Amino acid sequence: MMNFYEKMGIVCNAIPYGKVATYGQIALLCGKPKNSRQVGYGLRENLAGDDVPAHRVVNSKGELSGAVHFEFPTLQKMLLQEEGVEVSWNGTHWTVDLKKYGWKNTMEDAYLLKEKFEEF
DNA sequence: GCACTGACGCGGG
DNA sequence: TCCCGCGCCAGTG
Repeated sequence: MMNFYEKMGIVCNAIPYGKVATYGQIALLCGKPKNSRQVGYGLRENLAGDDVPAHRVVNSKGELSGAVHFEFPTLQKMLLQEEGVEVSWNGTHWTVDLKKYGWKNTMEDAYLLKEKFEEF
């Protein structure tokens, strides 16, 4: 049986290039809707692997709340812009437009994730 | 076991 | 719509 953080790694790697997902969304896909905080913890401690695209994870408002945990504060912003995602300053946080860049889960995504989870 | 913490989310005012 | 308070729960000491 896979633990929460292993699933988290798979879910994060499923976020499409140029899109972003929220902590809650990831927690939901891992089967633990209320563990959004653990998603942040997992990414911070690299519990989901060193190669996960952590920069594509933002909070429910589209803010780059994890930016301070990167090598330098604007790294997350830069990585997103590299992928064509618009990042703007709202007065307190760097933010992305979830309407435009939010990951809309498709049935194919859900099916793929389900298969991945069951490989263990 | 207890208290506290926090890359979060939500509902009420 | 913005803000604030509270709920959440794995980790940590």
